[in-house]
Amino acid sequence: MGRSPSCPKEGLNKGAWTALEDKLLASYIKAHGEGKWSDLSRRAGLKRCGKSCRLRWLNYLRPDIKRGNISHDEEELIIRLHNLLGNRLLISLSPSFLQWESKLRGTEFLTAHCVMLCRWSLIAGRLPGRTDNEIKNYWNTVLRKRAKAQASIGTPPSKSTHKMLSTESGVCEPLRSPQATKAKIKVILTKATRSSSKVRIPTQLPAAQHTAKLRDGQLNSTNNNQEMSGDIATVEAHNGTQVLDSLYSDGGGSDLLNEQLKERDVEFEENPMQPLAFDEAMFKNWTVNPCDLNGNDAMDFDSLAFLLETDEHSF
DNA sequence: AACATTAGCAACCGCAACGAC
DNA sequence: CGTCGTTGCGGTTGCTAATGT
Repeated sequence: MGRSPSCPKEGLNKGAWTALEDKLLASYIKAHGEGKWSDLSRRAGLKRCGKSCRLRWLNYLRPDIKRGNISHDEEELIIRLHNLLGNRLLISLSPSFLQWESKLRGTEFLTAHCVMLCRWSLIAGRLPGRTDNEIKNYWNTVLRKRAKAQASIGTPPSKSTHKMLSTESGVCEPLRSPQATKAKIKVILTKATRSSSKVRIPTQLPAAQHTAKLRDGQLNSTNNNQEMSGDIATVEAHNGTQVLDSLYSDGGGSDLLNEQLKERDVEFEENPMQPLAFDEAMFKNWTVNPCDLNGNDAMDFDSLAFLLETDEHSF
């Protein structure tokens, strides 16, 4: 069974839009407005799937689209916003959970669960006339390259560049703070998730046999959400997005986070290899208050505005 | 001038959230 | 409450123009 595809493969045009198609779409939307895209494409006489029409309108045909060179101011804003919202969103999980997962992984000391989530749409929203696609392309072609080039020169990392950048391998190699260098750190990138930024935490420990399999390496446990059985707790983050800067950054307000984490994780960090008893209290702490988002770990956008103001954002 | 390589960008794809029924 | 269609998002692909050899 399964849902019928929203964009049937047959009978529809694909690829570059023609001037005629553009005209048809633009004039139809001008007359009737946006929305109901699949229906719209049919009524406009376009042999395009609704998604394609929507994309074409939003990224190209919309009258308020500003096309052409990204100005210096815009570029600076993109960099700042990417620093704030970009590729290295870290969700801090309960230390209990992290200890438990670290234990499963053997010697690895897992200090944070990293969720790849770059909010191109949010960034674009701050740049009138620019689309998320345009910002994304600009970042991927121009700015990322520039950042890479600067990194290869070997310039000492500034406060802002001394933050985690995603690597080609897909594994975040967080730059380490003095606290973090004590033990091997591996931060796992999960698949990008959508903007609602609900953090999903398993509320039950895996079954015993499952745990054993994980320990024996029979299961790849990089994504605990999918592979652990049990209910899922959902935590809605502030303002739709829970933003924590790199836990290992030395810059600006991240020190604040480091302090908080150091305080919470201090026992474990001092002796990361010690046997970890996942006792009832830890389990309770984890399940009842998985991320402590309302507590000290949480930072809202007001707090992060501070980061933007203090960050040197030199790429 | 011809071919190869690179860069930039439009469009596609898959997934997840949301809302109507 | 579950199903299904719609919408929105971000990563990826592939085409084309520009540049290099």
